[in-house]
Order: sequence, then C-alpha cells, then structure tokens
Amino acid sequence: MSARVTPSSQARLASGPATNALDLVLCTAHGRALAVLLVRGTGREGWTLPWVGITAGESLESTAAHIAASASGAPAAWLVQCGTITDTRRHPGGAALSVGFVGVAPSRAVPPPAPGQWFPVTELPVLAPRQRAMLDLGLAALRDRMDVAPVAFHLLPRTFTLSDLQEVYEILLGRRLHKASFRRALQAAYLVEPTDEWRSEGRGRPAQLFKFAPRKRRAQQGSRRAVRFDLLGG
Amino acid sequence: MSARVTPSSQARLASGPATNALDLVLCTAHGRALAVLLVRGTGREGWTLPWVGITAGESLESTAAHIAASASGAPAAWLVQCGTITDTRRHPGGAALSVGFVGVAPSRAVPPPAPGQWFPVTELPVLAPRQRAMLDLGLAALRDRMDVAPVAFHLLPRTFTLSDLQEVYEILLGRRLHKASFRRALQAAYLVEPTDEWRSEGRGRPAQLFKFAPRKRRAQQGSRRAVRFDLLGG
DNA sequence: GACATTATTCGCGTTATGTGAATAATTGGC
DNA sequence: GCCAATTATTCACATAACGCGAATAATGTC
Repeated sequence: MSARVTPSSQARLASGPATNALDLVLCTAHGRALAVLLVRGTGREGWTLPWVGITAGESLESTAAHIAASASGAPAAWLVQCGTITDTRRHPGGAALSVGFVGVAPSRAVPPPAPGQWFPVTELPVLAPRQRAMLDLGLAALRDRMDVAPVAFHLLPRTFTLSDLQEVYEILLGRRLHKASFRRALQAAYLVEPTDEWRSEGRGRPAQLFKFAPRKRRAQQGSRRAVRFDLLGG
Repeated sequence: MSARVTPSSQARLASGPATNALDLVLCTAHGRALAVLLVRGTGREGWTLPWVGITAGESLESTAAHIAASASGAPAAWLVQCGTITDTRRHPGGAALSVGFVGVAPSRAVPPPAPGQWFPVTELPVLAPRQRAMLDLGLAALRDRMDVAPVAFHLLPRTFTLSDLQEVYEILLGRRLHKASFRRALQAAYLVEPTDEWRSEGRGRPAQLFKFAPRKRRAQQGSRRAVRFDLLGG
C-alpha cells in the first residue's frame, strides 16, 4: 500500500496500459518565496511533480497523503483536491487522467529524501505542459482557500513571528498589507498565541514568536457575515 | 461529438471495460427551492445524475457543456469542475473514476427533454452512494463559489425582482438576510440594472424587474480587501 | 550616545454593516 | 370610496470594521 515515488514505479506505470494518475503540488515557505516539491523523473523527462498511479482499492485522499509523506519526508499539514485534467498533452506516465492535489508542509531544516527537491516558484525548471498546468491549478487553489483554511500558518514552522506570517500572506495575495490592520484582524480572530521566545534577526527589535492555536469560538450563531458582491466580475 | 444522454449510451459504457465518467450536477431555481436535474437510468437503477463516459479527444469542460445542453435543453449559464471521486461504491456505468461538474441553468417555463426531470433538493429520490456524494459535492461547490461567480443571478430567469434574488441568496446561504443591507451592497457593486417592467404578485406593491448587467469596474487597484481571518476554524 | 532598523501599538478619520422604522404602491374587504 | 393588509423601497442612525500615519519600544552599528 506504500505510495513511494521511485523511478521504477513510474516506469512500470508508463509501460502499462493507460490509467489514471494522482499528481501532487506540495508547497512550503522557502525563504522569501513559495517553494514546490519536484522529483527527478526517469530518463530525459527532467523534473516532474510527485505522482503515482491510482489504484481501485485506496481512496484518493489517502493516496495523496501517502505520496506527500514519502516524497517530502513528513506528513503534509494540509491537503486538498484541486482539479482533474485531461485535455493537455500526455502525462509523463501515460495516464489518461490526472487528479491533482495541493498540499502544504511546514518549512523544515532537513531537505526532502532522495529524488525530491524544493524549488522556489520563481525558479522552476521547465515542466511538461500537463504538469505545468497542474502546478498552476494547485497554486491557484492555495490562494483560493487561504482565507477558509489555515494554509498560511501551516506553510511556516511551528513557531513564527507575526512579520513572517504577514510575509506569507503578502506572497499568497500578491500585495502588501498594512501592518497594524493585519495584526488587529489577527488578534480579533484568536488564531495565534504568543510563546515566551523571541527571535533577533541581528538588527532591530527582536520579534516575539507565536504559534498557531485557534481558540474554539462560540458557535458563531447565524454566521453573520455580510454578503459580498464586489468579487463578482461578470 | 454529441454527448447525448440516452439509455443506449449508458448501457454501452456499462458493458465495456472500466473507464472514466463525467457526472453533472445541474441546478436551477424551482419555486422556493433549488432543483437538480436527474435522468431516469436504465433498468432498476432509478434516477441518476446526467453522465457520460470520458473520451480522450475532448476536453472535460467541453464534454460537460455538451451534456448540460443536451440533458436540460439549453446551454448552462455557468459550469465548473467540482471534484473527482473514486472511493465510494461503483458508478452506475462501471466507471473507475467520476469527474464531477456543477452548473446552473436559468429557471425556464419549459421542462427538460425526455429522460430528464428537475427535482427540488428537498424532495430528491434515493440515489446510488457515489451519485449522492457527487451531488453533495456539487451543491457545496455552488455555495462555495456564489460570492466569486454570479451563480445566484444565473439561477434566475433573465429578469427578476430584488426579492427573488435575495431569496436565492438566502437559500444558498441557509440564513435570512436584512433587506436594506442586501440592497445597499448590491447597489454598490453595480451588478444589476433596472428594466422598465414591474411585476405584481397580486397583493402588495409591485416589484421592479432587474437584469444582470455588471458594469466593468475600475481596475480595483490593489484589490484592497481586508484579510479575513474569521473563517479559519482550526 | 546618536542613528538606523525592525517590532508593536495608538489614535483617528472613513467606510461598511446591522437594524428598526418610515414611506410607497398595490389588492381586497367593507 | 375608504381602510386594513401586504409587499416593495428607502432612510436614518448606531456600531463595527478598516486604512493609515505616527508614536513608542528594543535592539545593533558606528
């Protein structure tokens, strides 16, 4: 049942009959940019997303969790399906359909196991068209869900400064945020707790480290949020 | 290239080798509730979602558009992929994977062509487990996207009253909205235009009919929306 | 110790939202 | 025709959320 990503498993699928594949877009925070996990493919294909053939016995979610863990070296902190592709050119493994998943992993000191490597999204190698499309789908889904799932928090290590967190939000949103507003909103949501540690970056006042610790809020009766029409482009 | 949904096409797929299927969750506004299009299946299966086998030559989006048009009698006003399922029990056609799409169609006077029928979501017949799961996925996706895509507007006929529109929003959101706030926000978004027609429901003041006519808004520079942390449950 | 740098907060003006009540236009009953 | 009931539309005001510049704090560098 192991979903290890090895050259041999990929070759096996490639030579068999056309089937379905699960492609994974796993992200982490890498310095000042997002990074995506790629694995070195067999032969001349260069780098590809981690993937595995879909078997009838296992659920897609479970399969995705397995590749994520084996390809990055630790379980993903968050994982969700982000789209299925068939139209673009063939999958490296010859699969008919690619079911995509995006996930996030906390940034770590240790590098991923053997065939894998983190690539900042600004320095990605050229990928096969379908892989590239899937990667874009994954990143889009990440941005789409960052305000309903704690994506940004799980991209960071267990403890982080508020400036770190804001930086992740700015990367994902693609725009600058005002520091005071960001913190005020964060406070109001009871999502983080201060630790008793501080981090000094050399220059300037040391920043306090926080951890993600959402307090269960009261039943939010009525879920009273205003209807927002302003995102309806037309 | 026609994606007609007929008993014969379904039987053909069912008796062939396992392949992939595209299932469609098509919705419309039916009186005071959402309605979903179902078709009568072959043999003892009762009702099912409209579906068709996936062929290598055609894109998923294009295939989905075809079934939507042929099953409901008119092109869908909005259509999007909503998830791929494999774990639950078998598909009625024996497909290995089901790729789901949700769509909306404006409510019409004419009923759908032969094997199809609109069912209010409150009075759905029992479906096969995988079909039921797909239907729930579709409805969830509809609610999820109603604030970034003009879903609610396309569920209604071309012209509608503001009370109609608010009712659709209340159905999708599952809660009551304050009339004044709803209209104020709608005004500010420049999404609808008044027509010179009014509709009288018998009692009370007649309501003016509006149509969906979003004005292209200025480049929304900076996309200045506050970050919202309050939907991050944990 | 003055200055540069980063962190954290304050204060205030502006905008958005919640809500009850006023006003408008119709039907139906008397 | 007049009045009550009903639905539509808008107003007015209190409250909450947000944008933003400036003040305050804590460190390293020269």
